[in-house]
Amino acid sequence: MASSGQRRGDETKAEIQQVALDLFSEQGYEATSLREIAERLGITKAALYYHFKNKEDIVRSLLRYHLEALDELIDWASGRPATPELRREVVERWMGLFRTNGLQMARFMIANHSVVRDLHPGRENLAERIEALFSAITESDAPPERRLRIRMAVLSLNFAFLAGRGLELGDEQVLAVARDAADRLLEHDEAPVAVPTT
Amino acid sequence: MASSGQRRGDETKAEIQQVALDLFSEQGYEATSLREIAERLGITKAALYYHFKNKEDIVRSLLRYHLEALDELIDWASGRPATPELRREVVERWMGLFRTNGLQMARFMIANHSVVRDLHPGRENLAERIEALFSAITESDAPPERRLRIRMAVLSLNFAFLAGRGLELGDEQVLAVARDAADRLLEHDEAPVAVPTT
DNA sequence: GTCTATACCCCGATAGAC
DNA sequence: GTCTATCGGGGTATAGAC
Repeated sequence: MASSGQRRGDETKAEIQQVALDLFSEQGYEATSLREIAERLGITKAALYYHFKNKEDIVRSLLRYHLEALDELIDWASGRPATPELRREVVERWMGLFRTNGLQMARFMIANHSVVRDLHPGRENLAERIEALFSAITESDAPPERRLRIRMAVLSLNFAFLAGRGLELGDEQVLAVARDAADRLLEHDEAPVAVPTT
Repeated sequence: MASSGQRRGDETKAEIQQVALDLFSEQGYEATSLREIAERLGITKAALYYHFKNKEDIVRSLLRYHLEALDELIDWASGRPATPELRREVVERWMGLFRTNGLQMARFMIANHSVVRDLHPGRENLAERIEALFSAITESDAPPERRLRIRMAVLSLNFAFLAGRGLELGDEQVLAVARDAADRLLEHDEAPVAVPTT
């Protein structure tokens, strides 16, 4: 081990991503320095800049795959009418998206949501995409309160992971509670539990 | 204006707190530098160190009053049995606590939750207190899923503010949605909607 | 008691040698 | 593909002007 002169290009890049994901998830993006990442790999700070444009670019690379999957979900949802069924299905697929790409990604995104959200506007902007997803599943005349409830329903998975820190819960259990919470949030407008007719 | 030599001690301290709260809420704690705070007030970075031990100490001072109020809530709740009524009342008081101390504080705490949460252990640790509050309102034999739901219910106000960013919603409207979400989360275990008796 | 000047070390980032 | 050297700016600390 240690620095035996040169290394093997692509492997180093993947190793950087893995170490970065670990450290960012544990300590947070700002609290993790490039030197820390480099030292774990036995290279110097400057070497990181051969593989990535800058620190933020590492985050972008971590998110890339997830964002592509999100784009597909938006496209899929955009082609359909904003019905209760669509909303439930989107919540389900939103959760599936995190399950596929690894739930560590969900933890990472929560722990660093302000960083993740404000990645340079453009192709890789997460906030705008989530906004597009919300739009696709919300009726255009929905009042703000309803919009908020729908947002909370979709984000309930992320909220559950945030609130569940330190609890002895497996990923699937958190997922189950999140799904239940989302259903209850959506119920509010969809299924008039007991219509008092006023 | 500009630096007219000395200023008036206590006033400067309050001004620092106000500017810091504004900037931390807008841009986040890490993204805000001490020089930025100092420049807005026409003083130097070093002057901040006369009024506060360090950057973190500014955050601590911002949270102090809120934490005292939280302590009172914990004391109040700890003396009572963990009933459904207690849980609802605690959710209500939790929200009242933010309303009293200014809802900007709720935004600040959300925007910087990882910083706020990990303030040096000790008298001013927020995470431990919230944990104590959860304990006080949860039956000691509650399974982890139930614990998670109760946590989510209490934190639904903060979640609502997070999810509601950019929506045209007044504070009271967000509060109303949050309260409704909390009720639904608590409903799960309290009111057996339809007992299948199995 | 209130604040400025100055210096320290670590951070992210760049240039250029090997 | 990686290193050394260096840069401006970040938080921190202290000496001392007023």
